[in-house]
Order: sequence, then structure tokens, then C-alpha cells
Amino acid sequence: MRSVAEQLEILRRGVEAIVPEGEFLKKLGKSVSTGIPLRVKYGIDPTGIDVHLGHTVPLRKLRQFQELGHTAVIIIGNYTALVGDPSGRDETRAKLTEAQVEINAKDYLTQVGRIIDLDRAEVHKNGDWFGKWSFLDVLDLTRRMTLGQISARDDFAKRIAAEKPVYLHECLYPLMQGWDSVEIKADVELGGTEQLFSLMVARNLQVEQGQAPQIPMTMPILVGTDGTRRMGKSLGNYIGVAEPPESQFGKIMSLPDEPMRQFFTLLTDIPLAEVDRLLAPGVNPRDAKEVLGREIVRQYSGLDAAEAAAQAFRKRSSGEDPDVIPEVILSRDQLDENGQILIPRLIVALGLESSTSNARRVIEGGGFNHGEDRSILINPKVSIVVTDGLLVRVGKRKIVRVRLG
RNA sequence: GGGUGGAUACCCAAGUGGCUAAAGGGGCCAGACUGUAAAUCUGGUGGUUCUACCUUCGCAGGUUCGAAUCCUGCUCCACCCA
Repeated sequence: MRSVAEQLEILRRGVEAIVPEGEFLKKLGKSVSTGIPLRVKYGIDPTGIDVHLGHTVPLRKLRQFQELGHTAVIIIGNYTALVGDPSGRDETRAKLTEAQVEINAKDYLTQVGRIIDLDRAEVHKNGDWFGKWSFLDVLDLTRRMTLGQISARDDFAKRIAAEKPVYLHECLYPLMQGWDSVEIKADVELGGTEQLFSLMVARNLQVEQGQAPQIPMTMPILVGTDGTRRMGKSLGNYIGVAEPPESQFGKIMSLPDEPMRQFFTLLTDIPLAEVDRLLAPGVNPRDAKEVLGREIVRQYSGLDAAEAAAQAFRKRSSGEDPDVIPEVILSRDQLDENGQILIPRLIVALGLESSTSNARRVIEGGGFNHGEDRSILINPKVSIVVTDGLLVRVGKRKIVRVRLG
């Protein structure tokens, strides 16, 4: 096992806060001297299907702990998911059914396995214990926190101030999450910055149960592809770990310049000195994004896929057609006796736009061209002759080869 | 139980009888530009057989030449007081 100093250097990268840090050092020191690994908890609620880069921030940290010889303990919050994490929310989460949560949980685990070594990790569902609880047990848990403590919490305080509803079940969330730590005897718990409240609740519960309190370690919240708001499924600004390479790469390239440092720090192991060099003034930010994009794609799909994605992107941005052009079959009866079709109809028939009205607007805006010579037509009333193999482009990204069928 | 406020297009949010397919912002799409699918700028953003027509403002009726706007009933939501 590596020394405390060595471990700390790796573990500190990208971390927002370790509270209290001194206590963490002691735990780490004890672990090094006794050879007993730390139990590092990370809880994830299976509320959706897509694990995105935002989730990978703490997961990557967990992976680092694993690589240093510590024990990763993953909590699948199948019961907390039924409540909905109020953290960072200004609204109540939508209710999930137990069945949905069950399906999600399974799917989550396979995705998480892309980052964590699941063979070496402990995985628990918090339904394993909460499912056995009686109402009296619940009452006993609620006895441990006051309304004042709950409502002092930033998320709730904001909602109360904004006259938005705060439901009782949401108040249970931090207590449940805290109790998970008691059950698995956590030494460290990872979470986003906003999780600090919940992570601290666990300490009190653990002490009451005669355990040493866990050390919350918080990670910054990754911003989404819009560069401002947190990355999240509901905001539609996320990059999923299971997304195709080209899509991941493209989204990285279309990131605003500002959040790049955060992405490098939190999502890669590229040395920070190297990151400084890439982001230095005078260096084309595009190049930095390309490095970032390759690295992200490499992590999930390998080096070859990363290279291919970068190539495809370069081609496309220089105006060339990509190597692989999707083919769409167009029925011959869509054409008139001269083999022609109205452009808006063609675009809709090929699935490039959702309605002829919308297609017309795009055409009038100059977003349509076709064929090898890329002739642009801006009159939506024009019909064109469609031959087998015709290339049809709408905007920069939508290109299709017509197959007459 | 009492009171108040609310339900508008993908989201937020104006609009309280005609000039409203419905302000503004966000998002998204397209175009220009470019060191980038960044930033900036421009245009667009219900549908169709498209200089016109059809459908839309919680639901159902009604008044009116004409309603997102007025009336009646209903459903849903929130907040406040108890």
C-alpha cells in the first residue's frame, strides 16, 4: 500500500472538500499502518437509465480508492429512489414505481461497471434493510432530526422561501442516506458538493450507533454541455457513458470553452501541468477540446474508437461528407411520373425533419443541399429528380444517401 | 375547514374581447463568421395541398359578428390562516 502522502496526492485531485480533513488523514494513516482498507461508500439512486459524465466524477474517485487498495462500497438506492433526492433541486422529484426502480438498478450497475471494478466492489441495495423496516423503525429514525435542521438545509430553505412545496417524504432522504452509512460502516463517503448535508447526517447516526463517523468527501458538480447548469438528464445537457463515440466526441467539441479545465480535472488523469499547457492563452481551444474528446471516448470505447471519432469530426467540420453515410430507403411511389418529388416532402420522407412546414423553413434558410455538387435550393416549391444513391443534406450534420425501393 | 393565487406552445413566462399562431427569455434548428459543432451576429421554431387554409392557450358548455381573454360548471396544483 502506498504512503499517506502518495495516496493523498492522487485522491485530492478535483476534490472540493474533505470534512474534516484532519480526521481523514488519521483514518488514512491508520489504514496504511494496519493494512486495513478504508470502506468508501458511494450511493447512487437508480432514477433513470443513463449514467452520464456527471456521475462519473465521484465514480472515478471511487475507482482511484480501489486502485489504492481500498474497498468500494456501492449503494444502489432503490428505496431512496422512491423518495427522490431533494439535493440541488428546486422541485420535487417525480415519483417512481418500485418496478421501474428495479429495472433501472440492474441497468445502472452494468453502466457503473465501465468505471468501477465491480468484482472488487461491494454492492448493496438499501432496500435490503429498509425493506424490512416496520413503521416503528421509521419513527425511530425520524426522531433523530428536527424540522429546524431539515429546513435549514439550503435546498429546502430556498423552496420554502419561494413558496414551493416541500413534502415530508423528502425530509426522510438525508436520514435514509445516512442510515446506509451505518449499515455498511462507511469510513468515507463520496458525493457531490450539494450532498454535504446528507453526508454529514450520517456522521451523527454513526456516532449514535457506536461507530466512528465517516468522512464526507465532496466533488464539484460537473456542468453540462451548456457550460452553466449542472449536467443532468432532465436538463438534456449530458454526455452519457454509453453514448456512441462520435456523439460523445461531438458533444465535447461543442462544449463552451470555459468549463474545459473542469472537465480535464474531473474526467481525466491527464497531469494538471499538461492541462495548463493545453489551456494556455494562444493555444487553440479546439485542440484542447480534441485532446479531451479523445480521452473521454478512449475511456469508454478504446483508443481506436477515439481516433475514428476524431477523424470523422475533422472531416465533417471541414465540410466533407463522413465516411459512413446512412442510407434511407425511399419508396418509388413517392415520386411522380418524372421521378421527381417536392423537396419538403423528400426531407420528411427521409426522416430528416418532422414536418413539411419545418422542412420548408429549413430550405428557405439555406439549410438544404443535395448531390455531389451540393447545389443549394432555397425555394421549397421546387421538385427535384431523385436517383438511386442521391446524397441529401440538411444542415451540417444530417446527411443521408437515398436508396430507391 | 377558511382564504388567496394559479393552469398559455419543448421549458419558463407575457397577454384580460378584434391588430394573436399568441410578447420576452431559455432551449433547439438553420445561416453567416471563425482558431472550434466555442463566442458573436442573423433568421426560424403548431400543421397542411403555404401569399391561403386548418388546429391550439387545463376540461366541458355558454355569451358575442368575434374569446387565450367574459359567464357557468368541472378537474388539477400551490401557498397562507386555523
